[in-house]
This record gives sequence, C-alpha cells and structure tokens, in this order.
Amino acid sequence: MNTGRSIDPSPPAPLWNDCPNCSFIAWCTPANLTAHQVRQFGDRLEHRRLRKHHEYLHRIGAALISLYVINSGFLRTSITDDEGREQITGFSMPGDLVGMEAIATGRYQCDTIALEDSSVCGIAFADFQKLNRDIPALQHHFHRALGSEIARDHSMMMMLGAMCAEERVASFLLNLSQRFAARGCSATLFHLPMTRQDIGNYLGLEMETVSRAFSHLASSRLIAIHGKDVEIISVERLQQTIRNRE
Amino acid sequence: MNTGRSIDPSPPAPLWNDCPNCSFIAWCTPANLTAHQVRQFGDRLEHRRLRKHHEYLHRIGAALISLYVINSGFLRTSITDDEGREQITGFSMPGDLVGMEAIATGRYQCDTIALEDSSVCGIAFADFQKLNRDIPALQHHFHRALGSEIARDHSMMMMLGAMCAEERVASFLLNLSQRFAARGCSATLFHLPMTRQDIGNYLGLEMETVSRAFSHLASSRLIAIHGKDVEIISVERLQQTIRNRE
DNA sequence: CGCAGCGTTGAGTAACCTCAATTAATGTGG
DNA sequence: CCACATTAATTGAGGTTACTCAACGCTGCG
Repeated sequence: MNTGRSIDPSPPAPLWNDCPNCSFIAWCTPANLTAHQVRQFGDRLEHRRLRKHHEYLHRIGAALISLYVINSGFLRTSITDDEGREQITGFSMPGDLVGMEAIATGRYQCDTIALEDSSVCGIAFADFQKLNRDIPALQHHFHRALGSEIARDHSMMMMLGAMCAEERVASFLLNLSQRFAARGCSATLFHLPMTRQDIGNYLGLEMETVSRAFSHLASSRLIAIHGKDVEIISVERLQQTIRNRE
Repeated sequence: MNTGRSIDPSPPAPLWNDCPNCSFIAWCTPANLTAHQVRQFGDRLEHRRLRKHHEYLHRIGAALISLYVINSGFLRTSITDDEGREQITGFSMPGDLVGMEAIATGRYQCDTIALEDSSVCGIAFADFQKLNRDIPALQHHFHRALGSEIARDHSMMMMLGAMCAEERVASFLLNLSQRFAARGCSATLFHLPMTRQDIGNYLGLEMETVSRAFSHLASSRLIAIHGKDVEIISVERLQQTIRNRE
C-alpha cells in the first residue's frame, strides 16, 4: 500500500496509532470539524475499549460516565422494569452512538451488552459537553443524533402499535438491510447476531412467532434463512409485505 | 396587585405583560438562569400563540421553525407512514416541550394537533441553539429534556411490547395521574381530553378494547369513569394491575 | 327533534401465545 | 477431535387475547 515516498505529507496518517479510523472520529465527520478540532476531540477519547461476547458496556442505574461509538461488533440495549419485564429497545452496530438516554438523569437507564466480541470508543460526557460548547458544529451534530434517536423510537412505536407480526419481522429485516448498506455491507445477505428470542422481545412477539414469520416469508420466497444467515431475495416484495394494508 | 410604591425594584413584576408566568420561561427554571439570561431568553420568545380545538401546531414535513412549550391546553402528536398508518406518539400538557424530533432533519416528523383550545410559547430553533451555546446551564437543561424524551419513548416501547391490554390502560392512567400531580392538579380525579379512539391508537389497541378495559377496571372498583372524567379510586391497586405478573 | 359522533356492549373470529416434541447448532471437557 | 451437554430454532396442536363487525345508548348541536 505504502509507496515508500517518505516526503508524503500528513493527511492520511492515522492520528491515533492504537485506533486507526477511530469510530468516534468517524462519527464526527458530518460535523466537518477542522483538523485542530479533530485532534482536540480525539485527545479526549478513550480508544478501543474491548468487550467480549456477553459483557456489559453499561448497566441500568450506573452513573453516566461516557458516551460510546461502536467500532466493531453488535450490541443489544434493553430496559427492565420493577417487575422484571425486559424490553430490548435497540440493536447497535458499528458507527452507532450509545448511551444517549443517560443524559436525562445522569444514570444509564438501559443495559447494553455485547452480542459478540466488540470494541467501542468512549468519551467522558463532561468532556463532550465542553467540546459541544466550543464547537457549534459538533453541538449541532449531537442534537441531530439525539433527534434521530427520538425519530427512530417513534417509528418503533409505530411498528409495535400498528403492525402485525409478519409486518414487524419484515420491517425489522429491511431496517437491518438499510443499516448494513449504509455501512458498505451487503443489503441482501447478512448475519443476524441476535437470537430469535431477542428479535421476539424487540418486536413485542414470542420467539415462535418470529420463527414462523421467517418460515412463511421464506416459503413465499421473499427471503431465505439458514440459521442466523438471512438473504433478502426481493426487497420490493418484502416492502410490499408492509405496504399492503387493505 | 401593585402597591403604588414606584421605588419598588423589579423582581416580582412580570417581564412580558402579554405572557405572565410564561411557560417557556417556567420550563427554563431548572436551569437556574440569571435575571439577565431570563430577559435575554424571553426577548427571543414568541409568546402565547393560540391554537383552537383541532388546529395544527405543526405538520409532518414542514420545516422546523420553532420549539414550543405548552401554556394551556392539551395536544396530541402522531406520525403517519407511507401507507397511511397513524400512530400517536404522545399527549402533551402544559409545561411540555414539543418539536424535539424535528432537530434531526430540520423538518417536523410529526403532526401536532390541539385537543382543545390551547396556547403555546415558541422559540425559533436557531435562536435557541445560539442561547444554548451562550448559556451552558440551558444547554444542559435542553440535553436533559432530549434525554427524558428518549427515556419516555423507551418506557412506551416497554408498554407496547410487553404489556397486555389492561396493563397498558392502567399504566396510561397512572402516567396521566403523575403528570397532573406534578402540575399541582389532582392525581386521582381528572378529565381525559382525548377520545377512546386516540387512547386506543396510542396504546396499540382498538377503541373497544380500551372501553372494555375501563369497564373492567371500574367493575373491580379501581377506578370510576363518567364519560371522559376519570377517578382513580385506588392508586395502589391500579399499580398492582401492572405489577402482578406470573 | 333528529342527526352525527362518541362510547359501550355482545358474539364470533383471527392472530398470536402457550406448551410440548423434535431437530439443529453451539460449546465443553476428555 | 469427538462425544456429550446445552442452548437455540422449528414445527404442531390447542387455548387465549384482542380484533372485527354490529347493534344500541348517550351526548351535544344545529
């Protein structure tokens, strides 16, 4: 890759050797920070914290320390109420910002757990607030992220409140598809890192119902499933599954 | 009210004659702004915009102009998808901040409509962003509000994904009860400004199911209903309705 | 008064859940 | 690396919850 020409100036050189292509820095790119601001930002970050499969990133009730952006791996976020009911509120993949719900109370309201070996970059929330004030573009970008999370939650309510089982499953697959595509991965062939139980909990359905919905979509040849590997055979017809209301 | 003593200094005098006890200023109080900051803030506000019953505060797709705090009245916020499915995402009452989901895209993602004659105070979002940068306490308070909205949406997902019909209705009533109490109104005797249809849509249930749940809770003497007026007879037993799982 | 919209109630049905049996995948210790 | 144990996923049968459709009562308004 390297041509050996050592006179080559700095731009492409990674700023943090331990974290090339740092996910938190990548998260900031839409904010169009200057080189100085990027450095200022990156110096505050805690790069590449590793989490093993089943390890917690944070737990309900813990004091808010950091916000995280996922570097690699898949995480699962859930809330648990007084009676022990659990509800998965989201699955996060590389590039996603995690921990936003904690800024209201200063304590995490969710458990976030690794669905596979993962790494994240974190920033102390206090540092982040300070940078937000100094860098208006960053503040704006952060507000956009918070707003997106609210908008995402609203679509989720729509799904839970107004869709039948098969529509929810189709909409779940299409959502993953889009997010994989946005990250340069295949939109039609991917691996589900979570169990059917997790999917069911997330969609407000029982595991068996999810399984049956998969089987039915597969028998209609809209998708193909081999365990946790999914192929979307026809995005259009999968979308129609959701569209075709009366 | 005025004693006539013109030497009397300013503190208790309302800063905006057209909007005494302005709801947006009230919303800011937890941020502990200085008198100067309050004035700076209030000067940017658009006070007391009136909305009649059934009038829109904003519509899906409109450019984000202002954030609003409700002065009086009740509003209903809903999203509508491509297929025309509607989902009510919240009911707002005096003191609530409205419009947060729009900051992601710069366009409102929701319709917000008055359930009764209402008044709101608004601030241009650009002005608000500027003030946020100048006043760290305000920024922090705004972040808290965004975080609270996210946390609220998550509990809503829990309700939609993990509770049966009667639990949802009980939890809906208890939520209203708490919010009325927080505003100094009765926690046990209040008026429902929305239709059964609206409640059903919000809770992911049919109107008939809501009505049956009300009737059942009433026959168990946990609540009493006379049309849109509700009395919670036993808060504890209503909470148990939600608690008693397995 | 009569209409229109909202709310309640009943009967029948469809969607999803529960329980159970079976198979597939995953992990573990020898 | 295999045998075994464990967990995950599929599929079937039957039950329950909430939906659908319909009739009727209530309330408010022209």
